Amino acid sequence: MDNLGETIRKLREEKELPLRTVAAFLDIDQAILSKIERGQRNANREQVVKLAEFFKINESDLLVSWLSDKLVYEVADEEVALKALKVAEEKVKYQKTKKTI
Amino acid sequence: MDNLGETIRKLREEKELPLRTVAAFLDIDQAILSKIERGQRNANREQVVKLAEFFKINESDLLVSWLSDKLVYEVADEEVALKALKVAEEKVKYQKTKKTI
DNA sequence: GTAATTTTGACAAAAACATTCAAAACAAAA
DNA sequence: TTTTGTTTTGAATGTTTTTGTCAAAATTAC
Repeated sequence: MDNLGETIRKLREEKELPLRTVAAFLDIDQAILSKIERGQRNANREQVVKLAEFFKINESDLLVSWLSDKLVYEVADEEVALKALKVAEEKVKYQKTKKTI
Repeated sequence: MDNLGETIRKLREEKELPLRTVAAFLDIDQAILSKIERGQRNANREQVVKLAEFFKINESDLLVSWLSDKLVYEVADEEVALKALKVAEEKVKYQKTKKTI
């Protein structure tokens, strides 16, 4: 149930790497990575993919972590948050049944 | 399972009102309302509230419709869409247990 | 103490988004 | 088909949000 920031901070600290190293791999300023780890900034999709690559962890899992963070942020402060998430689920499921390749 | 645009278009057409009338109530250009109804633009929260007032329908229901539209848009094209929605639900539930007033 | 790392915030640049407006497209009616 | 009213479109503009950079301050490690 961790969010993306906590997850990658743990991974980075396990390996005792400075922000600098990971930030260089992502090709971003370390200040941004610091903010991402602390939840003050959102990573973008490309960065999430690179992070999974860097730490050699499952990309889909990290994407779920990232996407769900964004969703939580989107419904924050709304009374109907849970209801909206459930309806969104139904809509997505419904779309899937209609999808053609 | 309708989205916001379809819902308000139906309501407007039932009453046989021109875009102009509803747009005036919302204090927006009718072009914007046209786009909202067709899903080309997102309404903002304030507009949704006013729409519920205008059509005398349940505000929460319309907010759910609106919010879930935004969520669906956010996860569109993601393989992990459903999974992310479910995880987001868990996160929101968890937050609720922690919340103090 | 020094050195390395992390955090912060001001600022700038870029991207995304919303709005306005007028013309075009459409529909209904005479 | 002309007139009238309505809706849609897209270009131009304005605004907000996001994104990145940088340097100084704070923190941590040695």
